Amino acid sequence: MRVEKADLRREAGQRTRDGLQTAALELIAQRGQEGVTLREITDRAGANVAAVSYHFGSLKKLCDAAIEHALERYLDDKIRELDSLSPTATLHEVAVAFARPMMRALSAGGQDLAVMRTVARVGIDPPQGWDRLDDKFDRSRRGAVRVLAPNLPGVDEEELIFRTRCAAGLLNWLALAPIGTELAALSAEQIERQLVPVVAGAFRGDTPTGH
Amino acid sequence: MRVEKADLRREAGQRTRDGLQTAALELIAQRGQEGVTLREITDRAGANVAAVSYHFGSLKKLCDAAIEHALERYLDDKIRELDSLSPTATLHEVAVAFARPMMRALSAGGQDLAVMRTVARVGIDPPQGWDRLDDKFDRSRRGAVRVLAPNLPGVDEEELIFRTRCAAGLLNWLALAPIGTELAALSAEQIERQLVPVVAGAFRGDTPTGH
DNA sequence: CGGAATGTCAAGCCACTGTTTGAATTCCGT
DNA sequence: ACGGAATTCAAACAGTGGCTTGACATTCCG
Repeated sequence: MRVEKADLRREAGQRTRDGLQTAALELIAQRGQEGVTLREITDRAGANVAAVSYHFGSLKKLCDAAIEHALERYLDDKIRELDSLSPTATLHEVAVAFARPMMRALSAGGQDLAVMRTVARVGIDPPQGWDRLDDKFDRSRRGAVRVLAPNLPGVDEEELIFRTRCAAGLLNWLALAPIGTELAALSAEQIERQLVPVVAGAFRGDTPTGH
Repeated sequence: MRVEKADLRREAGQRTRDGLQTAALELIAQRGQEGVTLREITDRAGANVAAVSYHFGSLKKLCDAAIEHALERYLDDKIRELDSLSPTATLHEVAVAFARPMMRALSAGGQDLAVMRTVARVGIDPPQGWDRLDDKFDRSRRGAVRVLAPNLPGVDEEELIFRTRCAAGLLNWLALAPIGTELAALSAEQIERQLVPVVAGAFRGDTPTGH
């Protein structure tokens, strides 16, 4: 199929819009939403300061757009990963699927990693009114419980969700803290060999062998 | 023992110095070092803006002082907790000792929690030149390896340290993310019952039963 | 008492923030 | 080619940031 019309004005507008959004994403990933400056974004995107007001209305709305985009990419990725698992998957397989988006981002770096870092920051300072993604959050959580429950028959759902959130928190920590950067320097196989047992162990838990 | 002299000027100076430092600590814990303003600190401490320059030289140096103080309190606490363990302690006992400073802070709230949140933020954005605490970092890490190794004979030291850092990262995440606040609403026993198995599981790891 | 040391305070300085404005530019439709 | 919509731009705006200044207050010491 061909494009109907080559309206160069609108194309250019879309390009600066995208440029601003990715520049904002990268800076949010680096320094958090509060540590980001209008002129830093526009400099990086090669745009004028007024472009932000023109295209997004305000700096805050630009950041919201960038964050929501990142969050949605992350959730879609995670849901796809979990849904691809058979209900009889082993705990190790579940942990691999659970950690894969983050491991991929660590290996890939660049924009994928920026998405993960942004998601992790949002996990610390959750903004208000993200109703639009509530459904995907639910699906992600239910997807994890679905494949986790058969492996951990003795653990009730509430605690399953707690462990899921702990594991997600650990992965988010890796996205932000220096240990994640150190990990990223290794090969994908080494990352998986070190990280997956920890995630799987957190899922399984370790209760003292009852007397 | 008695104070030599009651130099009221220096006492008052020390009081504002402390007030500024704890105000800075609480605000850093809430919003991070970058999200903190001079006037917010001085308002909270009931001091004048010039007091910061006078007593600390600059806002940055005040924050550094507050952070270093928090970090030292945290490390001392953790080292004491780990050193109190026998070399034959079970993995569960190790996990309890490892997580106890954070669990205590979550239950206590207030300044103890502010210390933990600040430490967690420092874990994400580590400042430069903290040579003075390097020794305590080392002691903390060696203390963990000492009690972990007998429980996990098949795991080499490098991976032991990795798992220790993962567990610490998970605890730091709890200090910052909403899940920590939810956890803090529970009783100390409930917190321990949910959290310790996850930490212990992360220590133990979960490798696929391999042939 | 008088000078020095110590601390507090209100005011102001300058850099930088997000946002707005009005003109200039580019490009489509006619 | 012309009108007009879409987009870009330099300049300016008000607000706030950290920091300094110079005057004032209090206390110590000779």
